[in-house]
Amino acid sequence: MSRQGIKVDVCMDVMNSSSDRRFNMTEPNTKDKILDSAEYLFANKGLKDTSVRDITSHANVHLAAVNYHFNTKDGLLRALVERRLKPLNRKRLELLDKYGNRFGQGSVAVESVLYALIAPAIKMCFEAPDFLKITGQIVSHPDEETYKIYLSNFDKLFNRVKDVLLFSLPHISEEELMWRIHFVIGSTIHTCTNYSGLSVLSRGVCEMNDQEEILNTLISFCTAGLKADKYSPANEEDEQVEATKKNHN
Amino acid sequence: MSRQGIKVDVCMDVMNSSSDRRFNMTEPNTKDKILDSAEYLFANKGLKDTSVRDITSHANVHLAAVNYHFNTKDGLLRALVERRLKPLNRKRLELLDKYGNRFGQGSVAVESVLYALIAPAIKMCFEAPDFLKITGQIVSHPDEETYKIYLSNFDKLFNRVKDVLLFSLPHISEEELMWRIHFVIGSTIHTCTNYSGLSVLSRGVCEMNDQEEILNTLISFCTAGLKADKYSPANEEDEQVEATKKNHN
DNA sequence: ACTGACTTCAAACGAACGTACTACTTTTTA
DNA sequence: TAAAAAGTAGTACGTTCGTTTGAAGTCAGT
Repeated sequence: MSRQGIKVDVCMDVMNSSSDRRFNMTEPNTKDKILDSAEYLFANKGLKDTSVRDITSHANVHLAAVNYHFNTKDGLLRALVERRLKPLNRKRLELLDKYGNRFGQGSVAVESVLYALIAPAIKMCFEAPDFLKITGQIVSHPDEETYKIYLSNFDKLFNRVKDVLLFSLPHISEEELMWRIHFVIGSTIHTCTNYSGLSVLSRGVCEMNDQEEILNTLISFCTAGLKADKYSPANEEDEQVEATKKNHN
Repeated sequence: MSRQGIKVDVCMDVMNSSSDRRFNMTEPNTKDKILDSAEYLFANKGLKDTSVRDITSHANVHLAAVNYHFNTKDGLLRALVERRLKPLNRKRLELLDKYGNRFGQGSVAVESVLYALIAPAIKMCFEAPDFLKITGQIVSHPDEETYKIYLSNFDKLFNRVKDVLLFSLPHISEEELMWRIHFVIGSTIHTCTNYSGLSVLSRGVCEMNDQEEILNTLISFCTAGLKADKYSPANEEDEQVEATKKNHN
């Protein structure tokens, strides 16, 4: 039963799921089986609602294996996150470097920057949706230590995006721009993690099944938002009334 | 089981916090003390990381009081959410009714619709920030039952917003529009629940301290996004994006 | 002052949890 | 091939969890 395989320390590729195991005669090792099961269960049952016993029995490994390979349950989560987040953000930076101007020789199209930021995430929606659900949980969880895993992996990317966009959108202040990038991130995370909620609200009209279409929709939305002129009414109530009066256009 | 019929069934006002207890000589009752403490701890420690014992000792009430008043810990969460979410979404619908056209006599300014949707949420950021942190946890948590609390309170609002905007933005298809509303919600939730993350990423430049300013920034971003022309890279003159897509492997 | 509904209290239950420890087996190394 | 390292198995410890139970306390209406 427990066949030993040759130990492969290389990070599993995104596509290395059970479905194509037939092309690879070697059984995945215990560590990867734990990571896969944990990713699935963390995403679909919740970080705290998944016990180490849930994971090991789903992975068909021994209970003690988690502590042997990852020391603690938290260590498992950290390993699990970094396995996906590092390549994801590396890819984003790679795309940014390809089209972003390091040396100030002309600005970059906002669409290109957003493509670099969003496309790898949307792609992951289809290839590792479970991981993004976990990301959603981490981002909205108040636990400092868990959140730092995310922040430390995101800080560099955020600042690169900001710097490139500052150049492309010179009429927007740095503070304003960072808020807008924050909105972009919010839209992206929400899209990647809560599309099932939208499916319910839209009565099945909006489904996450056309990667390119959703990507284009999101990019066009965010591009316009980033480029927008600042809306600043003198008085909100008046503005509402005024806006309502201008109905027939 | 134990019926506790009487009691003050009226929802607490947003401002009924411990800070103004000196104006009200009567000590808050056990039920409200539990709700207040639970809101604080759920938000800042996490739903699953907060035990019933944490709550009751923080509230200075007896352990068994939670089960007496709310039956279960889940019942407490449900009561806690509805206490805030019902008034919030009622306010949003109220604003929509004020500016939205029920009878199809002309379209409504997109800004007005977004104001109705976003302003009450941003306001709550300042008046009950803890509750919004809990909302963030619920929305990203895979537990069906918990999520339904949120969805059932949101469904009506979502469809009202959609119907009004469909009229104001006739060039956008219903499906496309619902996706865009989804993005708006994502930006709003992320803004209301993860501003501390932005504070870190921006090195303290972006702080949640000017309610009106943030509201305007978010509305202008989302308005432009909703109105945007659809971005389709095929007939776009910008070859950067097209090139980016092709290099993606 | 008595009643009866409502609320609080003290103590405990059983289940589930993360982790630790030791013994055993397999693989790698020299 | 024998020692060392790496990995697996079995088991149990100590804690903490949500919930229950039954008695005691509170207080308005009669």
